[in-house]
Amino acid sequence: MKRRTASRRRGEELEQAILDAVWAEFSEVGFAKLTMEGVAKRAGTSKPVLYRRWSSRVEMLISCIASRIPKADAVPDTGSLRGDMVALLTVARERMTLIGQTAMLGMLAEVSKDPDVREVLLGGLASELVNLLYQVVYRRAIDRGELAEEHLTPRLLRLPTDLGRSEFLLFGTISDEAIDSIVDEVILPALRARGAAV
Amino acid sequence: MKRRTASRRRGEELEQAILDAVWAEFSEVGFAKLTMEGVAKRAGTSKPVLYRRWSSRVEMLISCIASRIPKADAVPDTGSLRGDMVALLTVARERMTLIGQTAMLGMLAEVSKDPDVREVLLGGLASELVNLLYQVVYRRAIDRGELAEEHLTPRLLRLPTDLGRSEFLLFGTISDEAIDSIVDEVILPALRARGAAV
DNA sequence: TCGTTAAGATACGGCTCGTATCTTGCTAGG
DNA sequence: CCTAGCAAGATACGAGCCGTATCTTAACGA
Repeated sequence: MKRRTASRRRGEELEQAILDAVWAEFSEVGFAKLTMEGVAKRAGTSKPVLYRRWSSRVEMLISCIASRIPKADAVPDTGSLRGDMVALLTVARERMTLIGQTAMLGMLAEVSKDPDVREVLLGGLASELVNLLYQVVYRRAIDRGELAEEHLTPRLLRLPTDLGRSEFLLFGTISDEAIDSIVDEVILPALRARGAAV
Repeated sequence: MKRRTASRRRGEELEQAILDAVWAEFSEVGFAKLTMEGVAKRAGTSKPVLYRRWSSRVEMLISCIASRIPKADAVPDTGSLRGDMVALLTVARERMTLIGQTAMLGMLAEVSKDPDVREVLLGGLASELVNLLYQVVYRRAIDRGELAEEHLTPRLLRLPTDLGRSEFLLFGTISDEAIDSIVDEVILPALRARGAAV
C-alpha cells in the first residue's frame, strides 16, 4: 500500500487517480472480481479513502463509468427516421459495449434493491439515450413530417432502448442484423400503426 | 451442523432436502445473501455434500428453481391471438415473479460468462415460453386464420418474451397496463405489418 | 503560523469461500 | 449374514474480502 513518492494527493487529483485505477482494475479483472482492496492497492491508497467517497463498489464503478463514457448528445442526421433510428441503436451499442454484458447485469443486480441508486445508474446511462431519441430523433422526424407528436406513447418512447438493452443483456452484443430487424420489424411498424408515415 | 437424528439421508431423499433448504434460504435471505454455508446449515448437512453436487451457488439455485417452477405447458385458449398473447405474458410474469428481479439479474450476471450454464438457465426458463408462443399461441392463431406461418420471423418469435423480460428486469414487475401496451402498441402492429389479420 | 482537514497506513473481527481430512453409517455383493 | 466400499457428515484450514476504527502526518487555508 505504501506509495513511492512522499507527496500526498488530494481532491480532484486523487479522485481522478482512483477512477483511473477503478477502470484499469475493471478492465483487467472484470466486474465480479473488482474489489475495494484491489482498487485501493492499484491506486496507491487505502480503503478508507475509497469509503469516504463511495459506500459500495457499485457506486464507485458508476462514478467511474460516468466519467469515462462519452456523452450521447448527438446522432447523425441521416435524412430519415429509419436511418436516425439505426444510428441511435448503434450509439447505444457502443455505450453498452464499453461497459460489457457481465458488468451491466451485475450492476443492475446489485442496484435492483435500491431505487435511488438505480435511478442514478439508469438516469445517467439509459435516459440519456431516451432523451436523444425524443429530443433529436423523433423531433427531426416530426419536422420532416414523418411523425406527429400524438403518434407517440410512453411505450414507443421506451421501445428502442428496451429492445437494444434486451438484445445486449442476452447476447453481449447487438449485431447489425439485429438492429435492422428491430427497426424494420418492430419499431417502424409500431409507429406506422399509430399513423406515422415512416 | 450436527443433525438431531442419527439417521443418514442419501440419494434422492437428501437431494430433495437440500433443494428445500435452498428454496427456504433463498426466500428468506434473498439471492445476494444466499450462501453455501447457510444452505448446508439449514439442510442439516455440510458444504462438501453440496460441492459434490454443484460447483457453485448459481448451479445449485438453478437446480432448485428448475425443480420448483411449474411447467409452462398451457395457455388458456381465449379465442383470439390478442387474448392468448395477454395470457402468455401473464404466465411469464408469474414465472419471473417466483424468481424475483434481483435473483434473475444476479443469475444472469454470474452466468453471462459461461455459455453452457447460460443455456441451461435460459433454455429451462425462457425457451419454454418461446415454445409455448410458437407451438400453442401462434399455432392457434394460424388455425384460426389470423396468421400464416410466413408472417413470422425469428425476431417476432422472440419479441413477446424479450419485452416481458425487459420490463421485469427493469421494474421487478409487469403491470397489466404494461402487458396491454406491449401487446396493442408493439406486438400486434408488428404482426399486422407482415400481413397478419390480428 | 497554526489549526483543521483529509490522506494514508495498519489492524481488527467477521463472513464466506473452496478444499482436505477423517470418521462412521449405509448399502450392495457375496 | 458378513464385509468391503462408498458417500454422508463433521471439522479444520488458508485465503480473500468486507466494512470500520485508530493513528500519524502531510497539505491546505485563514
